[in-house]
Amino acid sequence: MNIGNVSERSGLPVKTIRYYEDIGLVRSERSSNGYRLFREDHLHKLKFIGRARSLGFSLEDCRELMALYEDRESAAADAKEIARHHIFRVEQKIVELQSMTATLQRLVALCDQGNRPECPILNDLAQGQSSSEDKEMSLSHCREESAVDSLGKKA
Amino acid sequence: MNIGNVSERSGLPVKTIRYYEDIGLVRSERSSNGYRLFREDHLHKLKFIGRARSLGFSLEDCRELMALYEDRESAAADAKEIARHHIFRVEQKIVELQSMTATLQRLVALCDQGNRPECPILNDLAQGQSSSEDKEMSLSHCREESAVDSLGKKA
DNA sequence: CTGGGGCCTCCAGCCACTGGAAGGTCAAGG
DNA sequence: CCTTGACCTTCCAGTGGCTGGAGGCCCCAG
Repeated sequence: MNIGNVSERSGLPVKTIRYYEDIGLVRSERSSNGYRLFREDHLHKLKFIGRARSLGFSLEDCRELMALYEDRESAAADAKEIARHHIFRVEQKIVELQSMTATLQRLVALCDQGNRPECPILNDLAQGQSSSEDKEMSLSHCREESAVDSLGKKA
Repeated sequence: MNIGNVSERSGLPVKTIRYYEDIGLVRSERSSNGYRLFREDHLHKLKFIGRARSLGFSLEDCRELMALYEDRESAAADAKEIARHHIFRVEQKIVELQSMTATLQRLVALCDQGNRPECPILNDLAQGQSSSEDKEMSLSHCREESAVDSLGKKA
């Protein structure tokens, strides 16, 4: 199988596959003309990675998960640990994003009420407190470190 | 005000402020010794950016929002447009992440039931269908293009 | 006058790709 | 046999939003 074929069958872009080989995530043979040559198990691995990536695992996670999959020695516990850790990060991220939309929705709603001379969105960004009545809901809740970002692919 | 002071008062790291100046997002004077010199309005702008970033706006968004804030000419409508667009992206991202955790939770739960010889997580990644009973819940729902990523800071 | 902190610039790296240039290879059609 | 065009190769550079570090000024207290 040439790379284009593998790309089609795995759903991963050609460039991405080459990149994965570059960083040692997958290997491939070469045919006499210098073209990469893939077999079914390479394709299998790439699909594995693709699925893990679509669940938001990092490439480093993918490396570990693949190693576990190869090993099959008490792999389940380790895989579960990785997955659990990952779930934690994803859920933190969700909470963070939900807090963002909540604030944003509120600001846009204020904007929709119109009839004010000033834009509540810009005011909030400028003052750190909205032109709304409840001053408690300033944006300060967002200022903490989040340490959770760039989940999912195409980041 | 020197950069360290501004950093403390704005909550943004020193390096980040220098970076923002680098890309032309903020300006600053220089004192005779070459140190950056900030005034209140610079601080104000940096806080503005910090808040916008904490709501997940990109630096390009920040640039536009700041321009609107400076202009004050029919700014509200434009700001609302930017915010609305941003909300859309954030909400898409949330749905995506929720779908991820749903799948992950399911896999970890399967793993917890134990007594199987094989790890359901690794099996799912390998086969693209879980060792669960309902084959409908494969991961294929995640495979679509998402075009929404890298929201939030510290990406 | 020495030490330590703050400030400066510049370069490199992070993640996970992605685009593009410049060129080799292969199969079909004229 | 030659061309065309699809496919493949490598390498380099850029994305966003920082962050770390090296090497070197500046300034003030002791």
